[in-house]
Amino acid sequence: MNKNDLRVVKTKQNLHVALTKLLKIKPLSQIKVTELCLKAKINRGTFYFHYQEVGDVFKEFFEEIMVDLKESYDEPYRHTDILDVEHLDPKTVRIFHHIKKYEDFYNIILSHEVSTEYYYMLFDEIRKICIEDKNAVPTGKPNEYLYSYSANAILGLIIEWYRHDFQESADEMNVHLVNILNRKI
Amino acid sequence: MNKNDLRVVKTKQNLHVALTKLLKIKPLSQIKVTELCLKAKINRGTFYFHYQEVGDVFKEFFEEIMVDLKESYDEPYRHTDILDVEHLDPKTVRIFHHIKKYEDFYNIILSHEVSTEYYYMLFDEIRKICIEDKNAVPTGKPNEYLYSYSANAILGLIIEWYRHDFQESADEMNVHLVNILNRKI
DNA sequence: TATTTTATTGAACAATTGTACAATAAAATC
DNA sequence: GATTTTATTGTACAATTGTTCAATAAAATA
Repeated sequence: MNKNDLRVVKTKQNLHVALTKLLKIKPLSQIKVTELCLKAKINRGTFYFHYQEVGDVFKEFFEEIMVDLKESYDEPYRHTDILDVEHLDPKTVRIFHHIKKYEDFYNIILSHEVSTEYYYMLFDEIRKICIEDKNAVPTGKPNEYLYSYSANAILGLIIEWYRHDFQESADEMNVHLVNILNRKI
Repeated sequence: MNKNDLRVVKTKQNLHVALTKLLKIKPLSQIKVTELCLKAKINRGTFYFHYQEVGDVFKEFFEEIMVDLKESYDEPYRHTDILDVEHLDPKTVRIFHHIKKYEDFYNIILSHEVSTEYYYMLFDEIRKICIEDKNAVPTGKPNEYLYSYSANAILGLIIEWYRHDFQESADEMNVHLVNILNRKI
C-alpha cells in the first residue's frame, strides 16, 4: 500500500470529507462503516483495506491537528497583551488558543463515548511541550513523573473548560492557569 | 425492572463472574455480547434488557471500586511510617494504595482501547476528594478550575505509573507526589 | 505508449448486533 | 398456598460487521 498513490490519496480524501459531514449530524460512536463508505462513495472492502474502524479515520484527522499544535509552538506568540506573564513562559499558554481553534474536534475527543486513544495522543503532545518548555513546569531537577503531572494538570483545566462548553475565552483560561501557578503549593 | 429481584441479582452475578473470567483471557474491547452471555449462561435478550454493551457490565464493577475508593477515605490511615507528610494531608496519598489494590482493573481503565467514560469516573472521584480534602490542593480561595487541575495532575502521576507497569510501590509514588508538591512553582 | 503493478470493486459469506414479541418460569405479594 | 407481577427465554428478523477473492480499472514505471 503506497501512501502517495493517487488512488489512495483520493480514497482517504473522500473518507475525510464524508466523516466531517457526518460528524456535524451525529456523534462519532454512531457512525457506521457502511454509512461512511456510502457517503464517501468508496467500497466497504476498500475501507477495510486501509482501516479497521471509523475511529481510525478520525484519528488521521487528529494527527493533523497534533501537527498544528506542535507547529504553533514554533511561531512567535501574539497574545501577550492581556496577561501578566511574568512568571510564565508565553509558549505554555498558547495551548488554550489552539484548543479554541479546534473546539469542534476537542468536543469529540473529550466526550465520554470515544476511546481514550485520542486523550493519550493529546497528553503525549502536551507532555512533549512541557519537556521542551522548561518554564511550563516547576523548577528543580525534572523527571518523568513531574512531566506527566504537569501535562495532565493542564489537561485538567481543559477538561473543566470543556465541561463549561468552552465558554471562557482562551485568554481567560490563561488567567486561570497563571492564578494557579502563582500559588505556593 | 427491580434491582432486588432475585432473578436480576442472579443474572448480574453470572455476568460479573463471566466477565471476570473473560478479562483474564482477552481485552474488554474484544469481548462480544454473544460470547459473554454464552459464558454467563443467560439469554442474549436478557442482556439487552439490562445493558446496552459489554462495557456497561464492566462499568458496574468499576462503580463498586469507586465506592471502595470513597470509603477508604473514611478509615484511619496506616501508611505514615515512610513518608514525610509534613506538608501533606495523609489522606491525599492514599489514592496510590487504592490503585495498587485494584491494579488489574486500572490496567484496563487506563488502556488505550477503552472508552473515556471510566477515566472520567475516576477523575470525578479524585476531584471530589480534592474538594473535601483541602490540603490536597494549593492554598488560597479555590475554584472549579483549581480542583480539576489538581485532580488531573494526580491522575497524570497515575498514568505515568501505569506506563511503568505499576512497578513502583504505592509509597514510592507518595514520595514522587511529595517531591512535586514541595517545589515552588 | 506499452507494460507492470496494485488499489479498488463487487459479490458472497458467516458472525454479530440490536430489536421485538409471545410463551414461560420464577419471584414477589397477597 | 394461590395469585399477580415481571424477568427470562426462545425465536425470528434486518442490519452491520469483518473477511475473502477474482475481476477490473487506475496509477506508476519503463
